[in-house]
Amino acid sequence: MMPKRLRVLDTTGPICCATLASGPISEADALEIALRLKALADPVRVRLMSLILAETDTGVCTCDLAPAVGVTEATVSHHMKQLRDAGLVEGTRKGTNVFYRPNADGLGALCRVIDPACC
Amino acid sequence: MMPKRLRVLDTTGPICCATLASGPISEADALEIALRLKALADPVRVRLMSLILAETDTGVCTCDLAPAVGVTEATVSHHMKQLRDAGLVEGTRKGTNVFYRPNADGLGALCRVIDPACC
DNA sequence: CGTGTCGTTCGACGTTCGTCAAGGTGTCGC
DNA sequence: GCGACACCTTGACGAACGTCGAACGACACG
Repeated sequence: MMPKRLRVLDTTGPICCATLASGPISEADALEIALRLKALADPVRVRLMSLILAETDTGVCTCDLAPAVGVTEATVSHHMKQLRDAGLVEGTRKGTNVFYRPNADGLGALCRVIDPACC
Repeated sequence: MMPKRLRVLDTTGPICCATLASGPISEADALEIALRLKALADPVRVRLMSLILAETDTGVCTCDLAPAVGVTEATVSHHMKQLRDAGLVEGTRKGTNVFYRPNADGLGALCRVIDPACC
């Protein structure tokens, strides 16, 4: 259901920016871009992302995120799955805890696709 | 219901980028950012945006957009309202037609808020 | 092994969203 | 004024979403 790879956003080279601004895009590409945007288009997920971006070195676990945003751990886990599927964060297990870290490439790629004034 | 002004995104000065990456953000700011992102987090709206970005000089009217993306004019109008409320496009009436043009500031601001590698 | 903790998945609920057909508003030309 | 046209609004419907409690799986420690 959720594509693992995104051609548009996986590119690390020539395509780069202006993907949106450089003429009409295909229906499939639009869907993939929308999926990545939708992953971040929720107040709770925006806050989760900001919390994770603030602790890039140690990482943040679910049990810390839940009280910080005021929702259940189950709900946090649900949101983290979406952010993970979109390639915006990465989670690594250490013991019983799972520590989440931001994926700078994912955020940067999203931004490059959107920004008309990039390159 | 939909706030007209967004403090985070309206700033044209010092705050600039790294809004997401520079520590935890407030619940209200997260909501406003999410609203802007949600405005673009739809395949049809992404395609509409790319079509509008491709014709910045002349502008594009609803009657041209509808067949281009394969939905009803009513649906296009519904989507354009969301893009307009989010400050991503501007519509000006000329005769019976309404020509839509991109609002570069809106897109740029959104990008600046998201991108952790901006400044 | 058994217990406890952390995390995810499942089922269910209410809400929001995208879409269209139908009707309404505004504008132009005759 | 009166059609004709472009656009917007409304109402309705199905699909997707966010949230929670509960059940399940993974892991550490006695």
